[in-house]
Amino acid sequence: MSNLSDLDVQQTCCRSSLFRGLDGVELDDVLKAVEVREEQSRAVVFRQGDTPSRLFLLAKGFVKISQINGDGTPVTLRMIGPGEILACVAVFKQISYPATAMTMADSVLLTWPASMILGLIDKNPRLKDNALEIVGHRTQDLAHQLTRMATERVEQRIARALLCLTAQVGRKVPEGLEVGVPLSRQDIAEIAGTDFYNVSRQFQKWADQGIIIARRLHVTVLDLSALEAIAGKSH
Amino acid sequence: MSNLSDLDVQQTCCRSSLFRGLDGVELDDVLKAVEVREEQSRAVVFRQGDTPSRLFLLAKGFVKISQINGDGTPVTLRMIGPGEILACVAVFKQISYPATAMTMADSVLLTWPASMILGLIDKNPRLKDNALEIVGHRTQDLAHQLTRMATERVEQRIARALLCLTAQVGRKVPEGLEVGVPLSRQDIAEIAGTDFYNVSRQFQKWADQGIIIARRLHVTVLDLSALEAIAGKSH
DNA sequence: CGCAAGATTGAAGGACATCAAAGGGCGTGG
DNA sequence: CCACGCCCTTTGATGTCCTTCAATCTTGCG
Repeated sequence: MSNLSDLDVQQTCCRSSLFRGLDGVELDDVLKAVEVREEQSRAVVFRQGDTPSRLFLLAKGFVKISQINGDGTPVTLRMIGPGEILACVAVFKQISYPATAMTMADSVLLTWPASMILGLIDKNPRLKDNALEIVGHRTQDLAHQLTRMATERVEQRIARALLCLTAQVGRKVPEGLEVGVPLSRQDIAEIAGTDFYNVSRQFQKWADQGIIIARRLHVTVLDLSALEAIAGKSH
Repeated sequence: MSNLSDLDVQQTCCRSSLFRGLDGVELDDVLKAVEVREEQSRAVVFRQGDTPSRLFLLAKGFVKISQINGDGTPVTLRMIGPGEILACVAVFKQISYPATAMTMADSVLLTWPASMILGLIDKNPRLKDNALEIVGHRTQDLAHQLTRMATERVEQRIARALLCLTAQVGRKVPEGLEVGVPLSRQDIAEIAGTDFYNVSRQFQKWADQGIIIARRLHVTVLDLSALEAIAGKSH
């Protein structure tokens, strides 16, 4: 994997929602303490139940945050793209990670000790504002997801998952918009809150209608507006 | 409705998760600006989509926070008991209320202008810590709810709703533990993410088994551990 | 070429939503 | 005080959505 230059690291930090707006000196503190981790695809970043020893900022790649309930059924709470923070609530509140984070592509993570972040936040009001902003946004988002999970049918939820994925890691190809990270039907199912049988069948149906092209570990969306109509429709 | 004494108001504020830990002078500012509102049961406190002009702290009663999706299907995100804050994310982030709040019992609400709260938070790091704590807790909670909604069956979700309600507003009666606020089958259904037919049928089944007593707008739990077993069981 | 992981497809059954109809409880007005 | 009407609730019937199991197929890789 290609290493990130110091400049890349600096830019990623000062553009991130957490460190945004820090002045030069403060940012230097952050940069001095950073550790850069490179991970291959499908590597565990942290595990549900672990004590949060570190905060992460994804510089490059793609990460899945998923929770396992009592049954052992995994649910993906969120997919994380470059520039986003991982584990913020656990670190801020000093509770064990409520979910497991796994890279879905070769990734580069910037990471800091939790204690160091807590120290910084404590004396820096700007950081505290940013933290509140991030967590507030997460809360809103989860509330929407909950409402959708409670009221929408599987077809709509799968459509939404696809729309979200193309928005996050969509890559323009001649035929349309491809999800730029290899994801199995199972991966999609965990995002949509169903099983891979349903995803497979739904993909087949949409493929027949010319809405998508479904291949092993890959999907390309041909007709975005059709998907949006399905995701938005009442019944 | 019985008015709250000044002492009650003061105690409610300084015990609340938001104003906790403020010193006397700071708390005075808060108390000077407070407005006390008394609402009958089933009154709308704020409506989804409104701009967040005020922050609320429930002093007495019970409030339902529910979201309406595109279909018009309502989902209850949360039930709020005395001492808890309403609308915190909307006020902190200055976005329109993402849900509607309605009293489920005669209630007393303490309320402040959003602008005043924002000003206070801005100059008081303690308040900012508390705000972050509150929102972080909400995020965690919503993540759990989402996982459960995605993986659990209706029976388990109804059991959980009952357990949650008895924990929040349970009242000891000779037969067992009664939900101390009148709630229709429809209200319970919105919490559990289903319809009132399912709730009615499930209640009937549990009543036959001697686990609960179901009456019009009222439920009494006779066998708490049976309900817990149902809520926790894998299949 | 053969294996393993991913993906498809059919069949069967259960869980759940939906519709229809009718049965109580409670307050209001006569 | 009784009757009426409204809302909450129950209950059955029906059909659909979805899960689950089993078997087979495909794809990529060693």
